[in-house]
Amino acid sequence: MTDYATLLKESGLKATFQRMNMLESIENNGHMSIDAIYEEVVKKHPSLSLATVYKNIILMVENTVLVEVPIEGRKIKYELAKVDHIHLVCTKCGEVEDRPHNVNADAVFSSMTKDENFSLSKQQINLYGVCAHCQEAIAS
Amino acid sequence: MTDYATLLKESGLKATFQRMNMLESIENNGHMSIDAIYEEVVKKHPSLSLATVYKNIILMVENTVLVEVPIEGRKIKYELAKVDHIHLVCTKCGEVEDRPHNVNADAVFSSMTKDENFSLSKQQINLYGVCAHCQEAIAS
DNA sequence: CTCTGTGCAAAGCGTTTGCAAACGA
DNA sequence: TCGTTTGCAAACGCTTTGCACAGAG
Repeated sequence: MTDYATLLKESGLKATFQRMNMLESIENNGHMSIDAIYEEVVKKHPSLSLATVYKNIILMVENTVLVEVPIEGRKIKYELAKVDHIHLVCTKCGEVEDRPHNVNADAVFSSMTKDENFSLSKQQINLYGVCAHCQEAIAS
Repeated sequence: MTDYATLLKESGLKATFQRMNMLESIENNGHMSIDAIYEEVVKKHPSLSLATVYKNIILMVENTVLVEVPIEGRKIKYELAKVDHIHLVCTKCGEVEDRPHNVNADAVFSSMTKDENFSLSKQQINLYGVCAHCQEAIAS
């Protein structure tokens, strides 16, 4: 549970009902597309406009409250900004799960990029496959 | 230099002038967006239609001749299908470079996913930072 | 010769923009 | 109160579709 009002204000954004509910939905679901966010927040706030969601996504990404998660063959999803981690992406259901970013891998990439004068700022690792849940569904 | 005609036929697609030129452009540039591909191929084939490029991209991705490369904050790029590798993405100029996929990292991810019954099929690793070329440009 | 692929123009949709009213601080 | 944010509706631009013609095998 995060204090969204504080998070927003520290990022220089006003803590509106719409923004706090967007953040809450995203945190509860982990990773969401624009329209999934809209669908969920509009339940609590029927007059919500899709345009507002778009505007706020752009603002919150610019202010690094949110991070874009690009996934092969799917709509872009968004997650709360946090330390680098690995995404397990299910190619069946599209769900994304977080896993801690392995320290060994981190060292490998850091030294690799240092060798060639590439100033590394972010590692984005997506592992695609079929999640345990979907494997069961297929087996049955 | 690849034999695009054979590559296409083996994938069950006819070897048209448009498709071969698309593949040639993509291979020469490494990674390209839809409109960059169109801009380059239309030079050799002025009557080319954007719709043809779209249709062929979809077909060639379905037949795994091409692979989608999703990048944070940029338009989707496409590359020729090849073994897993790492993308160095420059956040300044947007250029993408390939690097061999480290064997150690590979082992780490394989065992990690095996532990939890996630059937891993593809690793996608993007490292974001500023390339050597853009660092110079900033310094001067 | 047959079936696939191409080009064009129109349709479709997701996203962005401008503006007046509402709201947060 | 003042500047920011919201909601609406229109505009925009990328992507897709349908169809007649051209081209590959």
